[in-house]
Amino acid sequence: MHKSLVAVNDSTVAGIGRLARFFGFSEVMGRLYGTLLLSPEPLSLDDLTQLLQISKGSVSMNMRALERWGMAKEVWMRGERKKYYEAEPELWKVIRNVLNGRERREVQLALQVLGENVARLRAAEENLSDEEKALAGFYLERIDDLEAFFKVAQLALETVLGSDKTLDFDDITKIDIG
Amino acid sequence: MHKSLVAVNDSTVAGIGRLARFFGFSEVMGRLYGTLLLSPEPLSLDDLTQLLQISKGSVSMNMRALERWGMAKEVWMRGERKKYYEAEPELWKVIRNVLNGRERREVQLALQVLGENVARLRAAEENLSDEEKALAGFYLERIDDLEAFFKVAQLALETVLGSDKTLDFDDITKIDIG
DNA sequence: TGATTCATTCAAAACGTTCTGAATGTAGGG
DNA sequence: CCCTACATTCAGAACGTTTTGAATGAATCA
Repeated sequence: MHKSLVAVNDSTVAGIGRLARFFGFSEVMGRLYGTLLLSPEPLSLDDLTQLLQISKGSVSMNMRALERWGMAKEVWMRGERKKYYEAEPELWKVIRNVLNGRERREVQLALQVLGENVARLRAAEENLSDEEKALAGFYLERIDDLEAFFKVAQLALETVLGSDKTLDFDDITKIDIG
Repeated sequence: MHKSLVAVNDSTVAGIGRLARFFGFSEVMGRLYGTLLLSPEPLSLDDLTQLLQISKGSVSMNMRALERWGMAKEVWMRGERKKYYEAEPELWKVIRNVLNGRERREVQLALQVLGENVARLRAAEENLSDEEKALAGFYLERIDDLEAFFKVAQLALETVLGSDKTLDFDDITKIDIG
């Protein structure tokens, strides 16, 4: 294999590993995904163990995580008993899965907590001293701000997730701010 | 202090701590920010040490991190020798700082790595065997996909960062996908 | 069925990250 | 100039997370 092809592979796989970490996944997951993405053929667990020089156990567990996120899928190779995987190459699908499974839950949880606290404050209102009422009012202001923010985030998420199409350059430039 | 006010404070601070962790910061940073956000008065390092029951050292270091991210700022209290902090309450400012300082760098780095690898492939092209040429072509396809994705991300970031206004509901609904 | 090949699991180890608290640094007041 | 009140630093401890590798499980083949 030519030196430069190896270098490109290494560098790209490392870069994707870094991105995975940045996005809150483990670096190994990213490297596995990157390795699969740059392989014209599906790879077995053993292939990955050997290519990335990590243990069998780690490959097995991280590949299952990748599968759960829809970032890789198993491929049946006829005549083979090994499991083979290939990367999901459509990045927008991957992003959509992540947004849908993780960011969405987090935003919903945040809104739920904030809503509960607003309810608690309203329920307690009449039993508060004047000083406490002032503080409760202050809390409400701040919590309202947080809620407003997360509702925008929720709407943005749902806008992206609601479309079954791919975002492209033209779409983004149509975002109209103020 | 009324029980429910304490409960609301605890719950909100914990929720913001969780979000901080989700966004790639330490949980303590989030709790400090949340505590300041729910305080009508600026708080000293000692106040925070006592309220969150964590060490002086941790408060000092995490508050400086919050300052660097523009999430809190020092407030001079006349007649006081202590340092007092207050939270930056404008969430869009906070988001903008984070997007500008962290996500932006990460996207740029990704694009740089990808660009370098495209260049390496083009430079090596003539020295490759037929089989290697095929693989190089495959790499180029995949790297192009990644580049396209990150260029969209970059544009989206710059669209949000370019505006000095606050995003609101109406703006988001104007996002036109496909 | 037994031998073989491969995948999965999980306890222990390795590792990285964050916290603590004592030591150190710094500035104001007397 | 020293004392006091505070902030900062940093080595070591504590903690959580990820990896390893041996044991186990499952499936195929002869």
